Amino acid sequence: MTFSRRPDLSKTSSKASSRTVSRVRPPREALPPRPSEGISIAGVAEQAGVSVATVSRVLNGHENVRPATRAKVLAAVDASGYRVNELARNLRTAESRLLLTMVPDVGNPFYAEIVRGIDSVARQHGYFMLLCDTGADPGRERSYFDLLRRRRADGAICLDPATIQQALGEASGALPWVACCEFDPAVGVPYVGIDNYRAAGDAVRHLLARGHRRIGLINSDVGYLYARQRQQGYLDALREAGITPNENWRMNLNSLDYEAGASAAAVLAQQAQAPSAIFAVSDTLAIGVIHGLRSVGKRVPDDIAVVGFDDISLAAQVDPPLTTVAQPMRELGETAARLLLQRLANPLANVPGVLLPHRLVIRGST
Amino acid sequence: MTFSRRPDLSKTSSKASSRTVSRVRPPREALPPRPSEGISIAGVAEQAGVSVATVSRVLNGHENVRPATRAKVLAAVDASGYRVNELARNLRTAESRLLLTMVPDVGNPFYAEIVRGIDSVARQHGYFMLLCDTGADPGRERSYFDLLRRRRADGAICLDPATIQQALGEASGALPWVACCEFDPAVGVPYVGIDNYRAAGDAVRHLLARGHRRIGLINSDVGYLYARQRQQGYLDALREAGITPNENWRMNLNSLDYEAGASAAAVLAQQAQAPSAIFAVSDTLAIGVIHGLRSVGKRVPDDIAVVGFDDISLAAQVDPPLTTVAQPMRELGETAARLLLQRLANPLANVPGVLLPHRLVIRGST
DNA sequence: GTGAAAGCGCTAACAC
DNA sequence: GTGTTAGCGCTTTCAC
Repeated sequence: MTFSRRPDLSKTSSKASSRTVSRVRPPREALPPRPSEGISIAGVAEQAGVSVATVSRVLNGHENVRPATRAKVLAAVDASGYRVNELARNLRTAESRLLLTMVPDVGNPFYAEIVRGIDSVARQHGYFMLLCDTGADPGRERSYFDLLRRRRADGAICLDPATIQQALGEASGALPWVACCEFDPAVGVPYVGIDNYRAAGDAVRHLLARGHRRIGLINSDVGYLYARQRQQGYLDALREAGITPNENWRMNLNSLDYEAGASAAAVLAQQAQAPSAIFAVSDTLAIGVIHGLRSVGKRVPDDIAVVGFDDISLAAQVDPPLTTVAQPMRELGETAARLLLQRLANPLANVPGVLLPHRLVIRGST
Repeated sequence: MTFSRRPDLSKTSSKASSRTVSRVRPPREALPPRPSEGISIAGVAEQAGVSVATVSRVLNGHENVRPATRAKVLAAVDASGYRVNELARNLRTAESRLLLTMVPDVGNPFYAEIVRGIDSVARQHGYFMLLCDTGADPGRERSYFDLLRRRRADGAICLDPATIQQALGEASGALPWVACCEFDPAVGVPYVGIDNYRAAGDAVRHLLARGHRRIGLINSDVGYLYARQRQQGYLDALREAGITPNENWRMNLNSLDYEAGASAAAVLAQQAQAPSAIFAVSDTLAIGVIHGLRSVGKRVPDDIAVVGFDDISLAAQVDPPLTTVAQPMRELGETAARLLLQRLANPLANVPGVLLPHRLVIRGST
């Protein structure tokens, strides 16, 4: 196999098994003497007066079982309240039927709809989706990919830029995962997302059309590809309009929280020569921006116009309603899930990268 | 065992295996010929020149292994890139080390912080948390509890009122789960939450102290205990102040979405005799209410004051900032996780119900 | 159409 | 300290 040559960091950790989760199991506190609760397939077989093989066939919907036999088995199943032990089944079939979805922050509403899209497709195909909040913590990110290596999940969909960057660096290319929203086309990992460059350009061109020439950018960390792409879209759109971008109107944040947007906006607006419009690369940021502007006495859009990105459901509810670049969130999730399923079904086929269309939604904030 | 006597509904479903997920496995589409990829513990043992038992001991951090031997094993592990197959381990130990968390809607920010609390405690104890969005869909709710019955998870924390109601009805009392936020003290399921009756009373008393006497209530479905408790708190607080509650100022919604709050508020505000204050039982609703009021030309708080419930991070960001009843979200999650872990460690001990303190946060909306 | 038996990869007695 | 071995509960040849 082609997994990482350097399975984990435990060698370098001093304390015995404090951080070595990926190789040495954490000591379990007083293992309960779990009585082998529940009936097994053998019990059902006995009750039904057939062999375990027959029970298994019925359970798995095989055709070659006489109806009368099938009925006997089903009756025994109902009578005993038997539930298949999937741990055993999965060991035997070497699949867990679990899909991981890694997001940097479940609290960011942008991810909720994407997650729903993934979940619905997964469910349709007999998989459960396991949602993981990486919290942008490298340790957690790593541990989730380890879930894959240790066969607790069959595949993963990653929405966390930080995780993706890291994952691309390591030899995780052989792992069954796909990237969603954040990705690098140059690497061989299947992905789905939007054209961030064009989308950002569209936002800026909208502002230009409204007569703005002093346009600020509140971006996230340019370590992320989407941040670089949106920034480039912003810069190029300005230059195409004959405007030289002003460095003082550009900020890079390491958070997408409302608060981060609010304080950044306050800084931007209180400069001597303040921008007349602000493009924030996320709706959460933009909503914070509106709040921040108001807190320093600026009116939106009269004093300063604001454009966001994502079109979360909240965007239409704030005051003023937010102009924003809509991403097809549900479709992004659905597509990501389908790509992953495709890759799982055929590990060799090279799954394509997919770009979905975005849309500018004009509301009251511009 | 004492699971449900009526394991599932498959008997009553007409189509062969369409809805019989809980007993008959969905047909898998073209099972990939998974080559037994990866090295097993036997391979490591061979490479290290020891027995599988020794490898297992090293992997599980047992003490009785000579340092030299341990080093040999660790070297073989690193060289081979071996990862333990948890499917096998879990089958053997009869535990999955997975905890389920069921929420009705991952998009509702109220749950995000609770989920983080759960996750952090779970993680500290060597468990992974699996987040499930029930979407208030009975089929999905049921399928998640089935995950427990089928041993794919060791325990569950349920935040979905609808699921809890249903779960209490069925004979799922023997399953290892706890209720969080929504619960019924009368039933024997461990729970953690707040005193909804007092909290709602506090909100209303705050409005009364501000001089309001026409106070409306935007509630969710009274099928939920928390909704009934908050309603009762609202009613009693009014009566204690000598006010006869006006039925026209009370609405019950079957959604907590922003939109639902917005349209309800519009209805309430446009009555002949409109309330001068509105208490909404969730911040998402309250934020929608503010938007809805504005859309019909009402100013907050000048024309109508608004109080929410939960204190999600967004509450401080909207305009005007929302007065609300803060729930200790992180602690709710942490406590729920601890209760579950406790129950898992000792299935017989009767785990208590826990009530955590709430707090009224006064901001600009009142 | 049904049963017997092998074995998935691991842990934990039990020997030595 | 270390090795041998018996399962955990299931699916799946291979016989019959």
